[in-house]
Amino acid sequence: MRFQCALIPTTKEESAQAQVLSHQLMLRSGMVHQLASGVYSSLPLATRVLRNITQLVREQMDALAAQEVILPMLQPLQLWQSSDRLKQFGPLLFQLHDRKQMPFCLGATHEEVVTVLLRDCVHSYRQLPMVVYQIQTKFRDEIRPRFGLMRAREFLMKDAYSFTLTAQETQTLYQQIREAYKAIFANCGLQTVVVDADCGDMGGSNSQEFHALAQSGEDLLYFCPACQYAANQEVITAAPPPAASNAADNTVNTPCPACSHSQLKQQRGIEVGHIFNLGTKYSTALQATLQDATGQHIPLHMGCYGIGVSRLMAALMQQHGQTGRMHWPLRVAPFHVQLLSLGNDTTVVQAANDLYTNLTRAGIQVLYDDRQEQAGVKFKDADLIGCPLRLCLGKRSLKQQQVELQQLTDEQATPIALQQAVQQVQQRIAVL
RNA sequence: CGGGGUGUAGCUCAGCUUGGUAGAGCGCCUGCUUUGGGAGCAGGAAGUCGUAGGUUCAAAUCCUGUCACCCCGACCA
Repeated sequence: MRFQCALIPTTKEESAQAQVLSHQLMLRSGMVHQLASGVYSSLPLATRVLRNITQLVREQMDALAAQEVILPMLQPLQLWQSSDRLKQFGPLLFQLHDRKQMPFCLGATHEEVVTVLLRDCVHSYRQLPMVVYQIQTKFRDEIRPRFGLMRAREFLMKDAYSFTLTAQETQTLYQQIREAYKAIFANCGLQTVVVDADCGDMGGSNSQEFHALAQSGEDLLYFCPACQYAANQEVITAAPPPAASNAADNTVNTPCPACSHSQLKQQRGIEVGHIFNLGTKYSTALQATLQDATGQHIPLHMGCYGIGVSRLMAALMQQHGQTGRMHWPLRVAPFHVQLLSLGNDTTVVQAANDLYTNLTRAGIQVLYDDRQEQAGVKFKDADLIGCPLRLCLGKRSLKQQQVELQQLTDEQATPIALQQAVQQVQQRIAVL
């Protein structure tokens, strides 16, 4: 992509709207544009990152033989009455009416819809277990949207639903999907921890959350240094107030509920995923039953599994960014390489054009900064955008038939032969 | 919904206390000079001062209502 005509409105100054690093970075690097509170347009850079993340999601889900579907965003409100969730969930729903005054809502989550789908379309227990998933925009009229994409009213979510005949099978799938989720986050380059969590309005017997540890996280988490225990504050009955923590090592004097160790470690996290064992709550309410081998009518056992895709992107920026600087992990990066032509000397421009063509032909994703800008401007924008590799071509290096290659993890760029640039970049990409 | 804050040019903001009819920096357009970490000079375009009403000869400025956005709490992926 050529920068000159790209929709990448970077800004030199910080936005007055954003207080949090990820939000500030995505505004300054021209990734998103705010339309209303908690409502954002995703510009080309963000769209590419989201596409990469969802690709990694699909890889893992498809490996589990989960089937991708697209469920309606427009849902009859009646459905939420049937599952008896309208009372708790109602205020969170964006509600609307069709021309006949039939009440609808925009999809905030899809348990009802998917349960009805399976009820109507799966007719034998022999078709189970079945896992379906989708990657789609969700709508929630949050009490307080904030921090950009961290808590938006319209956001991209991946939600999966599993259906089995027995609780045991659901438990097995739950474990498998938990492992798949760990792999997804790891592949994205996001460091996460798994903690026990509250089921909330979703219902069900047990649930766990995936958190990206970050100071700006909205959740308070507790970890036992002596055993595996890890939980969200909301499920710890005698959770101490946040202020009770010892600032030096973040420990609190609360016995571990699991092993009775006398202290717990306290950290903040961003919830990027949440998995639930739903039991038969929805299948019972919506009559999704099947006959088992003995002829008995059994309500299906369900699990549901969410990943906040757009929030995940924000969490990545929180973990891999600094003020004015981002460093994308290769697999989610908007481009592999940012190529900067320095100076407007015609020979440089020509050489950079050629290099861009060659890189692109080799299948390398390149953001080519072909603007007639000062070198400093291009460097600063490249820092903001954070492609893992950077190529700089100026008069100086061109004289030696060279171009400078820098991996953002390296302090300095190294000159390489212009002729070998494509090959060298490919090698770097291979090991990243 | 409670508490706090902000709305003036594309962006960041000054002007408001003490009313007299709109400013700066950055960005944008034109020209010349520059050109390896956000350039210089000259010229130019751009704002019904969030919005509605009120006070006044006169309102960005004072008063009242209202809307939007941000931050703190409850909610969530």
